[in-house]
Amino acid sequence: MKRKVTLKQIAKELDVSISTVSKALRNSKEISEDTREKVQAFAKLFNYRPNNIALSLKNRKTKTIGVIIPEIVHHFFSKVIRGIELVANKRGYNVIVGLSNESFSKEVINMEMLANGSIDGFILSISKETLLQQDYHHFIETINQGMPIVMFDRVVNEVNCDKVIVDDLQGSKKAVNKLIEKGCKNIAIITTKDYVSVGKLRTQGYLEALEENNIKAKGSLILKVDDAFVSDDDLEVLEREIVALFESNKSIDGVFAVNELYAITVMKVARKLGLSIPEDVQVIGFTDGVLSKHATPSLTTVSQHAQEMGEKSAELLINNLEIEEDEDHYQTVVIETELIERNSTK
Amino acid sequence: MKRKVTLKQIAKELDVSISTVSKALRNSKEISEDTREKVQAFAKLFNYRPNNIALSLKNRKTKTIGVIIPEIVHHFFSKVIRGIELVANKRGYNVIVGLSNESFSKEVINMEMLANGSIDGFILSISKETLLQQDYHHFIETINQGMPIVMFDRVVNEVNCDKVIVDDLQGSKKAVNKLIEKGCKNIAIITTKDYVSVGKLRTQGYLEALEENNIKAKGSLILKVDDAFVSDDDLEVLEREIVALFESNKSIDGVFAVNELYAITVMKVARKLGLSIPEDVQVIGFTDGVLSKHATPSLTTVSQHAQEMGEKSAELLINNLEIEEDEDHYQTVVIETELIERNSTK
DNA sequence: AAAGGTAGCGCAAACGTTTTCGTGTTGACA
DNA sequence: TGTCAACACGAAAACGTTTGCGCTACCTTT
Repeated sequence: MKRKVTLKQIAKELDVSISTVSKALRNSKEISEDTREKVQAFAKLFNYRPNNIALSLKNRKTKTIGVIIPEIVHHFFSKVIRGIELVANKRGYNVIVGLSNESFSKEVINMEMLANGSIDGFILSISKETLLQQDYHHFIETINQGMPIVMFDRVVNEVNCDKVIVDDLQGSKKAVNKLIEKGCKNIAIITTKDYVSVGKLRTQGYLEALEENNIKAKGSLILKVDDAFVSDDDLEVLEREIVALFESNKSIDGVFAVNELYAITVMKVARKLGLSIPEDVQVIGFTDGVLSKHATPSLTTVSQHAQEMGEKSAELLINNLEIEEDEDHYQTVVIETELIERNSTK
Repeated sequence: MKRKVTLKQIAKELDVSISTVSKALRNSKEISEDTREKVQAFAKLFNYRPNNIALSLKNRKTKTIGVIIPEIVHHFFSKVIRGIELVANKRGYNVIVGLSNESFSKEVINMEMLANGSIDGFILSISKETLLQQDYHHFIETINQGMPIVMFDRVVNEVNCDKVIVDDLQGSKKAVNKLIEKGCKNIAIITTKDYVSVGKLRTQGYLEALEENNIKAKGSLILKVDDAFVSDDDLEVLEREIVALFESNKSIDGVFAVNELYAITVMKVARKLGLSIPEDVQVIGFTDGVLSKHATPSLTTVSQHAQEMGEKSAELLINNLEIEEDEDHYQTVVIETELIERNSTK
């Protein structure tokens, strides 16, 4: 087992000074060709690689990005990470991942763990609990300490930083417009409680689309699910609520669901109730995940271009890190949505 | 914007030495109560936190784990990461993620990037290309430099290290036995080419289960898919092959698929061919992902306990890191599989 | 031969810690 | 008053780099 070799060891071995070794390796012309070759040969032989930690300490930058997300077992978030990783790696950065698990305290702890020198900047999406408590001091303090943050998807006005969001409003309008265009007259929406900003926006898009088409929104067609009670493992509550929705609104012929799990649950329930898709009821979801693609029938959905969000976030952050002219001029990038038509609509 | 405060700054401000500050903060009784309180108050006021990089350099350990996986947009891998993150965080470690994207060179580059001081050890699953080329020198060199590695799921005998694997053989035997028990007489398998070790093992389990039940295996019932041609986005090739399988073997009444995508594709194709599930054909998959749970009918499947694999891997690695008595005594932990019965079997 | 130039190398500081080993001051005691 | 211990603190090294500057030969020039 040969441990990693350092400059000091090379210097000792070759009976020169550390600085000479360093310079030789970086091809400084201060050093004679003789010594340069000798040092480089030795270094190659022992597979010398500069120690990243020492470099980080010296340069006061780690070339590492911290990413905090609420959950990783989730198609959207993992795809964002893939995007971040892609451009981060291309630009010589590493990615260190922290999971908040939708909890405020874990978010805070994770950030504190990373903020003390481990990383150069954050990319994050806010946890639900934090959104609920509306306590954003940890973000603001981090920024005040000179560490840049890029927020994606779940963002918040109270924090002044770069943001990458999906155009939820237009996205859901596209979806609802499509349903209307396909002949739906009674369109229901399955959405979340309003404190989830994206849920709120998608609901708003639904309402606007209806209004622009001179369709009167009916409160009974709006199902706001409290997803504190809906886990991935226990969809019974959700199913019951959807059954109730259909039974008290027999005329529903279109459903817009704000995520794909809700959407395929709608399809499942509808089928149980003897309704066929898309003939009797057309369904559109949000988020183009694996479920949408492989459901039967496959699900028409609004794609958020998650990977692109990740890429864009990483670009924003790294640009911010590398271009010193920090003008406090934060931008908000809006990623366009795309309606992917499959077989759950006519 | 107040930058992070250092020991030096506190020392200067309070007109004491750096060592005094350091000792005061660590409650050394070398320091008088007076100064201790003064220093601690000041530190609290300015929210002093020790610089992780400096500590890493000094202690020659980073308290960070490097994880290299082939793909993150994948239920199994993301669940493993969740497991790793869970125990890593609990034990004060960070997790830094690298994606090989199933490519040998990206795997090597990623490892080199992290091996130079950034992390204390690796947890990884080998990329397909690496498995194909059978070039494992980067793993071996890393280990020789004193950096421990834990491999999970896709492991290889040529590398001597801790391993966490799923009992693929028993898992698929369980599945096939279940099909037999449920009355299937002609059981097909959809598997991968043999260079994917888990595919090979699962095929072997299928064969053994048949043999133990005195059923003669038929080559025509074994479909080895070349997944170089099957991407997530293009399943047409796969579908055609499955159609051909069914058409040339009309008597198929059970299918074991080595992953959930193959399994739900089987169900889709079967339905198209007018076969109903589970009445005409029963299907069992491998990997308990989101597709299995939410497919219609929901899929009976072999769960690999991905999160547990992650947790176990992290425990092995951290134990290895913290217990110095490194006896080169590597272990291979086998995670039991579990058959989750749902509606694709009778 | 004296003056100046240059090639080739080493010293030391700096990044932010922790920790060992002094060192000076005080007080107690003989 | 002299000795010694205890107390409170500081200096310095170490982790592994990079880099500006200084120093010593030697070489060129006049």
